[in-house]
Amino acid sequence: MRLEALLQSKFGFSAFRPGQKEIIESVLSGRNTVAMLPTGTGKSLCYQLPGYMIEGQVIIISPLLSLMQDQAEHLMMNGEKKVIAFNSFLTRGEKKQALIHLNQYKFIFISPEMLYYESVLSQLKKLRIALFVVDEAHCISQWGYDFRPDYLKLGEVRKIIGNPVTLALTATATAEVKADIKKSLGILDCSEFIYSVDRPNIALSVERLENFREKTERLVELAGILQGPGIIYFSSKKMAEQSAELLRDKGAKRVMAYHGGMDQESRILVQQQFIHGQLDLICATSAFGMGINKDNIRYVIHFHMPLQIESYLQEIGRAGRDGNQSIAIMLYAPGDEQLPIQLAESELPDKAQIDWIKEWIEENPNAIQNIGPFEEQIKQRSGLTDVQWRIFNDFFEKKSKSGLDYRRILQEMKEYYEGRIKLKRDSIEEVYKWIYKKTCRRESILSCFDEEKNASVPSCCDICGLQLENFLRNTNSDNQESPLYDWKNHLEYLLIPSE
DNA sequence: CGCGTTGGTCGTATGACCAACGCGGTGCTATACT
Repeated sequence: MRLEALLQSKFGFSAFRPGQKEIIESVLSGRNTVAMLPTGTGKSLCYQLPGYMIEGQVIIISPLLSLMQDQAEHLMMNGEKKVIAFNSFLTRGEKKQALIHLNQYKFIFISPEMLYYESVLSQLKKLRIALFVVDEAHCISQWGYDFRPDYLKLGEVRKIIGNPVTLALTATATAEVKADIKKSLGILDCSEFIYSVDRPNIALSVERLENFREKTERLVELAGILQGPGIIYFSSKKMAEQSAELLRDKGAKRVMAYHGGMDQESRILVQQQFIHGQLDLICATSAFGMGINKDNIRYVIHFHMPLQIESYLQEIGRAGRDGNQSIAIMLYAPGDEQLPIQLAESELPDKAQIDWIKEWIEENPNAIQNIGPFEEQIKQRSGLTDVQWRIFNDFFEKKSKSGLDYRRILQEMKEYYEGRIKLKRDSIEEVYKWIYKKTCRRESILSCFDEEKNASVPSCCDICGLQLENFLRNTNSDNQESPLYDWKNHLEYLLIPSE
């Protein structure tokens, strides 16, 4: 009862949503906890409420600045003053001040990168930490190995600051990812609260087409007839932009692109316009999604295949949060799997680059002690991208500390990368096989999460039978709000060869 | 890897053909400079 009373007085809710209470009780009893809750709201309550019941600070590790800002703001709107998003939006002076007065805050949002700074760690060590929260914890597994290595250091950080009670929150994690989370955080012995990842109101469909052109034509067609709002996912920024333009050319007025190459301001603008119903359609890369709280998205189309089933689930999971019928359509043409393979492989330094670095070290033996200052030189001459360099440097530094010979390190590195690439190829193949599956698509996705389809789903998937008509825009309504484009003229457009 | 784009060839008007080339995602931070 005490929990319910606090829920009412602090947050104004009269009842918990499924899962929340169990998770909160687990955390309050001092157990490390992994919680996998369906997408949508409700996860943040799992750390906010305990925060008010335990003495000390709540540290929340967040993957995105925008998420941090959002959540901090949200808490402040709710009357909480002792909140800080400790990130690069603060000036140097503000950071310094905040560090000195860290113990005056209740909720501290921070990125894995910032967390690892010595100045931050030494201050954190002095605190009495009530709860260590890892939000979107699948990032550990999904980003830690070859994109944001600081994600893999969370366990080390946790140890340094005295093994505080830890709560890992995510919406999608396979058994492997879950194991990864527990292992890297060092919480092998923990409580688990796992809820189904199934979203019965999202119909699943794969359309196999002959080639790129056919896919594009089908995309234009679908965007013209489907009930919006919708998201179309691409694995190329250029394609996302070109397609948004193409759809506008075909008459769709309220379409915008969204990708990581855009400046922060336009990204926020597009996102806000979409959330507030001023746009019907977003042509996006995987940059679009986390933190998007819009409950009436009716369809998600994939023009390119994602690199993992989980990413797919995350991306389509943005549809139908209101519980109404929605659809996810994957467009596939033979050869499409090459793009994700290429993306996965280009992420890590290749053998030739590692060999190049080996030669460079032979010519510059003094650099081994501290290779960091040579970053620009090495990057420029070996052709390593920023991400590749960081992954390389992280591995090199870690192994150097343990006193390994550089030749041995580079050899181990090659082997390690080879293993990573194999894993990535395997997960791409899983998506590929799923596309060619002849059995229920929901069933096979769920099986990746060790789940079974236990109820019959009315509009399940293209294999079980699906009426696309159920997802079309109501053409009778002369709704001036969203005249996406003139569907009747559409076929004629398609007959005109593109310029 | 395989797609689309680009630009050259042919040989005299337009477009068919082909080889060469480029492209391909996700975010944090600091520092020095304007």
